[in-house]
Amino acid sequence: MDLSLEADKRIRASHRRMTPQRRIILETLDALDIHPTAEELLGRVQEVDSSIHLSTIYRTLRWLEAEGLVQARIFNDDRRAERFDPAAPGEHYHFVCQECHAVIEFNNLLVNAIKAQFELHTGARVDFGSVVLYGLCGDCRKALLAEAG
Amino acid sequence: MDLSLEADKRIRASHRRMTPQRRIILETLDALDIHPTAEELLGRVQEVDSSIHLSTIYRTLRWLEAEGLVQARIFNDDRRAERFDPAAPGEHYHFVCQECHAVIEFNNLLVNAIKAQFELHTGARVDFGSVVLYGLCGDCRKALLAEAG
DNA sequence: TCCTTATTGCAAATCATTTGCAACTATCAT
DNA sequence: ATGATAGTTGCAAATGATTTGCAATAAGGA
Ligand SMILES: [Mn+2]
Ligand SMILES: [Mn+2]
Ligand SMILES: [Zn+2]
Ligand SMILES: [Zn+2]
Repeated sequence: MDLSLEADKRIRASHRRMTPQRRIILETLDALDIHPTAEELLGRVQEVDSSIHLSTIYRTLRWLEAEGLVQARIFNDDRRAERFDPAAPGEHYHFVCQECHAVIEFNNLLVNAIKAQFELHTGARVDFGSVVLYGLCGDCRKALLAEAG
Repeated sequence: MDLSLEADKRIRASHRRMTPQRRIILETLDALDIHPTAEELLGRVQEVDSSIHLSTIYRTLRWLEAEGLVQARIFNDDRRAERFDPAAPGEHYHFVCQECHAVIEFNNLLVNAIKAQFELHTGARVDFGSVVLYGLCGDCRKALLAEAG
């Protein structure tokens, strides 16, 4: 309901067109709480309209990315594919469970300190940072302990 | 000279074979200070023996990765290709200049605090972390200031 | 020196994403 | 409403990155 609305606004502002395909893709993205690959998103979208093609998914995602409404990221998980993050505005960080592949978002102000220290030490300007932690999520950790421990 | 030696040791320990191709690839990796893609590494390797094939590069890199002697990472730079980091043992972090695409390594103990805080808040177990900062390196920043401002 | 079997080069396959194009359709001006 | 204009779609083929099957080759131990 949020990304959908903002995208709608920007489509109207430029001379683009709101098509049924785009509407379905946007609404599907809104309803998702995960970070889907293009193919995963296609699967969800095709539950509503099975004629929508993968290339339309990509074209819509790339436009949203250019608008700053989603971010594409690649995690070091099993897939080598890009995952699309609809919660774009506002930097946040990720934990990836290497067992169940769940992605958990988090925030931590210490990242700002890391950026500042790097800038001081090197004279560089840091525009944004990516932090990804890998390990076992709470659930998988419990499951492992219960089973083998 | 370092990775070469360690790899040599492990080859001898298992029942693998030290071939001239592998020796050249290992020595080239040792001499590099950058984080090459497979193709970039191939270029350097072919300066010594132009008959060495890309698939041999990949096979050697994947073996080194399995041995924990290099790490494969994907940065959000212009290429979508994996970059291979020979400085594997010991976690360290990266800055990527979005102008000249230079990669600068750094370390910061605050990352440990971030990991610890995440573990406390979620009950997860964090095994390792990836931190990549993006921006303008010191040189590119100076160049930009001198030119436009 | 000979055998065994790991390794190589090459071509073809696979995976993820992009692009060209003809058919289609949203939007706007009659 | 109707038609013209130009953005958009589905599909197939192209591209870029990496992997795999296979026959020929060559390490390294007997
Ligand atoms: Mn996210
Ligand atoms: Mn590194
Ligand atoms: Zn898990
Ligand atoms: Zn730079």
